[in-house]
Amino acid sequence: MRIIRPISLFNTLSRKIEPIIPVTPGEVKIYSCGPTVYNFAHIGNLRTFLFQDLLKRTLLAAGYQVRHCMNVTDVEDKIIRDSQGELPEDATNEARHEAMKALTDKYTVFFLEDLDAMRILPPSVMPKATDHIGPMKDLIQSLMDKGLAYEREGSVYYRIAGFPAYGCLAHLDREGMQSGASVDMDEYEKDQAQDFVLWKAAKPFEPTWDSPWGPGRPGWHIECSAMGMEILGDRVDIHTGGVDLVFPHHENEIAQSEGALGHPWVSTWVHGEFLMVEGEKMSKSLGNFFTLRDLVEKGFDPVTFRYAIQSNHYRKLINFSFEGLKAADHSLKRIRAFRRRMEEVVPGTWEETGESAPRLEKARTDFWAAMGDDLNTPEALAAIFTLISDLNALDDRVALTRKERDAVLEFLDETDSIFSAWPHEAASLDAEIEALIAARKEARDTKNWAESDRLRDQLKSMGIILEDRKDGSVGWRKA
RNA sequence: GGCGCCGUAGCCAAGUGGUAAGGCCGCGGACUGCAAAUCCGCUAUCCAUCGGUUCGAUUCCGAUCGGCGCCUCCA
Repeated sequence: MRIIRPISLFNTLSRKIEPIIPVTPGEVKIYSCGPTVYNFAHIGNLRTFLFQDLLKRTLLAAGYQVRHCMNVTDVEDKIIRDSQGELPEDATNEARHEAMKALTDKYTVFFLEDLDAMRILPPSVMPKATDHIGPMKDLIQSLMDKGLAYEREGSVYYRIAGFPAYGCLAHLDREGMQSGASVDMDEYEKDQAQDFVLWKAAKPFEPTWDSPWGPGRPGWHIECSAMGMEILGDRVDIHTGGVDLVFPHHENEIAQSEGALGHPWVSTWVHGEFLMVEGEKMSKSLGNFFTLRDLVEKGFDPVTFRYAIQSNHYRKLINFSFEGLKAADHSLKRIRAFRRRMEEVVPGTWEETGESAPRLEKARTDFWAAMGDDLNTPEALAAIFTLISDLNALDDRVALTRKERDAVLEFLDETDSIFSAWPHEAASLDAEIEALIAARKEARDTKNWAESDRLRDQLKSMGIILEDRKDGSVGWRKA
């Protein structure tokens, strides 16, 4: 029988940590707000996707099946702004759609490359908004039929007043919203300033779709409700996104979906915190952002970035720094070195001391208690590091047996299925390097230190670092 | 104005009503032909400040100071 470990998460709706109890036992349905593909994602954006991957991998490792839907927003104000500039004023609607698609296809590819580089598992389904305009129009129509939406001059708006629960996610009341700083007063045709747009009437020089309300395009919020319900159904277990989406995006999704369904749609809303730079929110307008490519240019592995992010709790603000990345790199090396030590072939056989098993069991228990408690990664990692210290010291005193090492490796694999940062590394080298290592060993055996050091330096310049061991054997690793 | 979050060693960071996990850096040591790498050991009488509750508070309550977020662009 498959073991399913309990996982609890902080639910923005209740502001409490609650156990995840999927509607379909054993299978968790997750909807994640994905990227708007008009530019490279910056590492602040990527933190959110890393958090979603952490959640998904934790559920998988805990024994659940996961059906994960992440949308790609490929029609939106900034996309239109950046894609239509080259077109003549009299361009056809078809040409405008093509220009928009060219831009979004390009950045979708870059986005997928980023996910891959950070070892983020691909979503089960990745719907593009422009492929689901039909269901969006249907949902809007259904809301109009229920009196929750109204048409004005070719646009359709959601009637907040008709949905009493509005504000439940962001914990805002109507009065709080009214004193908000930036209600768009240009939208004079709306019944209430807070009513939000479901369908935007066509404006000049924009790509449009036909609709019962005339040509136009969907509002931003409707795509997630429509695609989420179409792909995952009427009951979704977990919906994720960055904290900034709590209001208005997710609040509006609730109004749309639950307004149409007449019952709760999402059980648990989970939000990841921001990445800061020098104490300020990372954003394109401030110019204080980095892309994953920037980090790679500075010599950092995307997986190091992954680890740096995941070694902090997902609901805590992180102040990004290259010093922090370097520290992450060093602590990652410690885990990887331990893994190599456990993988080493140990000659001979001897009795087990029986001391490693209880430590390993404690580490596993502590690890899962931490992960199950709202993905407490700092504490989960502490369990791993404690095990590493304990077993290194134990192995120094009395060498662990093959069986003990294998049990430890199983735990490292289990935890790596979540963190994806300390995998087994295949020990294969090309013949030239093998020959250099052999030549250097021979020089060393004959105490030809000058030649030995020269070969060692040569290998180093080729990215291979040698490790001389106590028993006279020579190990290596990539720089 | 409304709704929230945060302040723990040089840096990052977890945590609990009963007396401070873990990582990085640093220092000392082991190993080594020398290195590198690795390993071992050490490193907060104290958890922003001031009060209160309590047998006991870093942990609960209140106030103060400081930092931050959201209140219809936003991961």
